[in-house]
Amino acid sequence: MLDRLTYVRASYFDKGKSSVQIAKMAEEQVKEQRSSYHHGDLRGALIRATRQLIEEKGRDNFSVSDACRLAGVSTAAPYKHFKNKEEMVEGAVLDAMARHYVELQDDLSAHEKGTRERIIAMGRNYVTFALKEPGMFQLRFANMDSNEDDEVQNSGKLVYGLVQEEVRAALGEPEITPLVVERSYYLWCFVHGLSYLSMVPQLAEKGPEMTLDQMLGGVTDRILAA
Amino acid sequence: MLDRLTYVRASYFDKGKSSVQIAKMAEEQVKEQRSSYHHGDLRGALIRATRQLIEEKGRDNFSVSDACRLAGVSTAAPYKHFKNKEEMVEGAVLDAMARHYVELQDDLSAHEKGTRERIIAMGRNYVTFALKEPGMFQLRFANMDSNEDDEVQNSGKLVYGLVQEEVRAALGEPEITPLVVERSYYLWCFVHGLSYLSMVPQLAEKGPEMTLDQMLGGVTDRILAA
DNA sequence: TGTACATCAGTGAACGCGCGTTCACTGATGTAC
DNA sequence: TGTACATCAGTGAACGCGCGTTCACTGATGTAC
Repeated sequence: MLDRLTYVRASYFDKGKSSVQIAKMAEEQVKEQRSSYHHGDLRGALIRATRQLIEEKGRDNFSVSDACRLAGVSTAAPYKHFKNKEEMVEGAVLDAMARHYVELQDDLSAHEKGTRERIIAMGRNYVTFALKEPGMFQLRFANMDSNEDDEVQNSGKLVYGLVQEEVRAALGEPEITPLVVERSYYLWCFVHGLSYLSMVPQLAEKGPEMTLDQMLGGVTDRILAA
Repeated sequence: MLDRLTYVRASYFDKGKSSVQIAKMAEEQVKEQRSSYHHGDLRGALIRATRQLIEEKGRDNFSVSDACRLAGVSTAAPYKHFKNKEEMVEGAVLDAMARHYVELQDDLSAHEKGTRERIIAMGRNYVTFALKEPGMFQLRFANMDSNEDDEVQNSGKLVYGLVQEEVRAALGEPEITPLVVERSYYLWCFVHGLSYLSMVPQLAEKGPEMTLDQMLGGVTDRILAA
């Protein structure tokens, strides 16, 4: 379980890491040295580098060049796997979402359908994602204006469907009624806001001295109350 | 009052506006032509240009050069008023916060202290800020890692103090007890999350067919319930 | 098992670009007398 | 009221930089025979 101490996140890396420093990071990091001209899994390696750099230096300071340096590859290489920078970042976000979806399934399988604990587990998964990969979490919700029916959005809809279904069961409603829509949205708003505030230590410290589960439980009970 | 239709925000400007287009915007916009070598209120003009461009083109696409074009001034001019790009953006954010703080005071003066309506008014002010100036709203919470005791942060603390005091009164507590801290934070999380979701039409449409005030009222009642 | 060949992942050099910032300057303004 | 002068807001040209992306290429790999 994620307790309150987790809110004080490991201190950020320096934002202004230079190319030289990134080259050094790359050296240290390549334990499985590339043995041949071909990489084997460059797409995966670039996605991991993209995620790492965005988390460490922030989305504003991320560049394709840095990702190449970190992956130990020429700056032209990514274009064999991604159309452009935007698709490379989107690849990293989708990867993060997929990983967390797997974790969600694990979390959910531990609880009976329609239980309070199952709803809390979903909230915990959400906030945990935000804390573990704040950069990916924020990018997931950024630039949603542009892409009409992209993969990120569809994946989000899928998960929110699970939330509504869970709230429906908890409220004992026969279908997705206006009541279910309302209460599900309240819960989403709360968990979404909690995620954002939790990501910033100076804001998170305004919260009560309670564990994440206690907060989620308290709010869930109140929101689902008749 | 802000009703549900407001959620479908006026369509964004094109993100990829060119320098030429910005120059044209500038021409059209300068109604009060600059009459002399000196500007009169360049600092203010740059802040307004910064806000406008960030709202229209997004923070990622904002540049000092564009702001200068829009203000009709050379690219060196801003450095007589701001140390660098970062301080210029921060100036715009602080300006937005100050304007909305004034509006908050107006909203609050319409309701008795310690009433449900006063808490709802605060929430409405918060969400309205996010919808009217999403760029400024998001920047207000971005980059909070760097500046330890900056003006943005202090201003935020001030307002949250008002919230806690209001919740204290509504709960009938003698002081800022753990209960007050807890419930205030729940409300903040909800309103913060509602703000973020409301800014993105595709997410906002997942919400119930209710007005903002109805949602705020529903949640406030539940969170403050014994 | 060995050879010829097609494929295509990764190279490295180069590109044009717009950016943030600096610099010595210019000229309008306000003030002291 | 008029003049001399200090101030400093705004100029315009220039800078170095790192970026995203393209290009003709190279060489490892897998497959057909």
